[in-house]
Amino acid sequence: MKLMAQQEYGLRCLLVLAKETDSAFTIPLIAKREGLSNPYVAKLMRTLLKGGLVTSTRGQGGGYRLARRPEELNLNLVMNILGGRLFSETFCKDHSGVKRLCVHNTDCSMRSLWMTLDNTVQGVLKKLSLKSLLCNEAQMQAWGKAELGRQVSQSAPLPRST
Amino acid sequence: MKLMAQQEYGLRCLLVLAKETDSAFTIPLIAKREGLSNPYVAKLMRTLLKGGLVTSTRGQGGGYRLARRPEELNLNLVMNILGGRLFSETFCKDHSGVKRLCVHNTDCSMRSLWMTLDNTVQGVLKKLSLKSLLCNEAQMQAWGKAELGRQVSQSAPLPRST
DNA sequence: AATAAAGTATACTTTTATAGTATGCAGTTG
DNA sequence: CAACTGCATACTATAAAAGTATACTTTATT
Repeated sequence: MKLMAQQEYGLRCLLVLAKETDSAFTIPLIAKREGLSNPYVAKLMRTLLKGGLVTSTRGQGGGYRLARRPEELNLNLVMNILGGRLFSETFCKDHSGVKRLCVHNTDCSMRSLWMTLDNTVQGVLKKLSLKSLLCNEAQMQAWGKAELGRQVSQSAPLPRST
Repeated sequence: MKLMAQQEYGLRCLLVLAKETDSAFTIPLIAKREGLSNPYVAKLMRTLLKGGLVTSTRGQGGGYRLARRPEELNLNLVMNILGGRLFSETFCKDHSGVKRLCVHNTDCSMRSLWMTLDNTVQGVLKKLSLKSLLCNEAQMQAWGKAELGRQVSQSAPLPRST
């Protein structure tokens, strides 16, 4: 349960583009700005291209641009393309232990828990766009605190134990 | 950004103990119930023991028990012991690319984003205990929906872009 | 046309974290 | 002492991720 390097670096590459939507950015330029190697940026950009987040033009004067305006690129979408979900559809199948089928297959409170966690993360990300990240750390932090503050202010009643 | 096998399996072992706090459970018994191998359960239980979540007694009639009552064992604590955080303290150091120091070291809106995500997950987990999971899937799902419903009902104002 | 600047595509290698196993030791109880 | 239990350590394998290498295609410019 850790963020992946691709999520961090991929998002950073996108932010380079978001900061200056008028120009196209070449691979070496992005690599320079973010302190990454050219081949690695090339790989990341291909992932972003396939995901439809950026467009590319070849040849002299070419490079990458955002496929849409920064405020139209939702962070939930971005993160899903870069790093997948906390809880995937194949999770239960992949965690059946030595059995073919998980012993809790038919009724599993943990499955609901994982889905809730996943949904919660997605919920936060859905509220933000690339544009949201074009601010300084203090501003983003303030938003996070306000967001979290709201969340703990009241609680849903606990699930009824059996 | 995926749940780890240890989180799934470790929590399941804990739930075995939580369902019947009067008896001690041996490794083979837990393994049988959850469809896991004995050595693997042994490893998991050692992690849980070191984390102070369970107690053990050796010899005939021995086995594992919860260190506290199910309602006193917070899921945030459990998950931290089993699988660590989404965003760790060494994250920025570990993602500096080809540089020694990340180019955004001094001011990074993404760092705040990751911390917010991490805090959000922890916030949900803090509201739950092992006892909370002693229910069926539908009940847990209902809780998750109520919880999420609250969260999306209103939003903090967006961070001010620069 | 020729050249150079760009991205494209695929496959490969390396690294690291995780998962899971094996083996022998040490308490406890009867 | 014998049987049952967990303890400790080290090891191996696997898989996923990270990152690299190489050769190719397209476009613009001259």
